[in-house]
Amino acid sequence: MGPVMPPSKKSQGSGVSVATGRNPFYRPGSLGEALQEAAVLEPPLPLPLPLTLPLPLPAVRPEDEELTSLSWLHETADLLNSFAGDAVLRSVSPPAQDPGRRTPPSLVPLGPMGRETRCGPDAKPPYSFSCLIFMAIEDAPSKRLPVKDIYGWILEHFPYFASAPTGWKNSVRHNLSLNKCFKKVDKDRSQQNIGKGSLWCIDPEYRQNLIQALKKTPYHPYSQAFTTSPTSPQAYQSISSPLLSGNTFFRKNGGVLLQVTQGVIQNGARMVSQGLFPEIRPLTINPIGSRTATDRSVLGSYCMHGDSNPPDSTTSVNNNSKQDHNYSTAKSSLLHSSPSPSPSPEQQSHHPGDSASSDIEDDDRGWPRKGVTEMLPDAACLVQHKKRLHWTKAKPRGDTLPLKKRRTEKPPESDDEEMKEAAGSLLHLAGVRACLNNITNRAAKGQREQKESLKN
DNA sequence: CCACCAGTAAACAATC
DNA sequence: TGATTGTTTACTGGTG
Repeated sequence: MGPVMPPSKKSQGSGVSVATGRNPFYRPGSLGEALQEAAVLEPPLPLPLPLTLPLPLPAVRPEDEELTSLSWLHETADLLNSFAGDAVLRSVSPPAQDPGRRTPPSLVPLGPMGRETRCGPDAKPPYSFSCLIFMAIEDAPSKRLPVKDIYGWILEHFPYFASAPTGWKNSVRHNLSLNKCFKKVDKDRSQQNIGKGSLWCIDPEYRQNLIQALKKTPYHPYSQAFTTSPTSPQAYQSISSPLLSGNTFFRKNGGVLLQVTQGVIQNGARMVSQGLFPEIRPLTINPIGSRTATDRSVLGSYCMHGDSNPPDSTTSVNNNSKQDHNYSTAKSSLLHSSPSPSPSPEQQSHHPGDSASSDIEDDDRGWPRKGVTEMLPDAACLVQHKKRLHWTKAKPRGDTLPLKKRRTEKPPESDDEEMKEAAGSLLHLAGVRACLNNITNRAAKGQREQKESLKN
């Protein structure tokens, strides 16, 4: 039980989520909003499409192809740009310091005439910290990173954080500690020289969750949801790669964080729906911030089992960790002058690495449902929200990332719990089957429709 | 209004 | 010794 802090200090937290659609690009009256409205209100685009595109159709890539360049995505970006008209993309990546290393650009939309709009490179990213960490780790060849390199990756891809208020590193660490999806692994002997701390990796068991979370993010190229059924085999082909191949994720797409406007998205989506450019995966065209069922694409629930096989080496992303610590110097000095009570036995026995492998209950969407104890908020929150005692009846959201279990809250697992877990697994399997049936039916329907249209 | 989530701040211990 | 890392608590505002 930590000391109660003065409310004045605590009130500084904004609580504004970077992942819930409050991206500055979508401020009222912004270009983004206009595009968004246009994308929503505009009726489906009739032909003709600009068929005079000077772009060769990209060949369908084998799923296991190891992409060493960003060509496919730049092609896609170019293509989207050619339809967008009102928005362009550009790379804002800093020049690669290591010539041998791929530069993972982040693409941000510019306004008309190439002028930067509210969504510049320094805009707050739409990704939650969990997603950012996930992307950072996934972008590492070894699939494991020390915190320092996670900072570096985030800084490299989101210059926003270079000038952001201090504290984001704290949030990163907070996330690593709290989120079950992230697992701390000890360094082996060859890695002892990479600095302090452990390496962090994605718990394969929860990788799905992170992918789902990422897919929910409006800007992400894989946040596509099939608002319309794919009607061609190509469409299915397109969704199977690269993410759904379950292999290295950001390695395949070059770590690109594609940020496009809704208008661009819709144009791209049209192309896909026309079956002309199956390589383009549409983003969801739902309004930013709205979470619909389609956002949680069922595809991810069963197609992606991307257990990475981390080699033993680790990457080193350039960074200056000194430039931005979570506390200011003044605060830090105060911090260290405070008395330090002896840790409780609970704290001493805590080992975060062992918490992720047990007591998972999958809900019908493939998400590990938090156990009752895991859903427990902080004790103070408990006091504040006494009505949360009803949370066992609360509808499990299932689309959030699981928190690590607090050791103090872990109850002895009873037979009932095991039964519940088994039941949950069965339900999950049933859900997967239902999803599979759904997809299969859609595919069959699409093929039927195609045949019929050919007949006509 | 409620339950929940994600972000933020902070305290503090351990480690380098 | 100071900086960094890791854990935990407490709180906030936003969302559905």
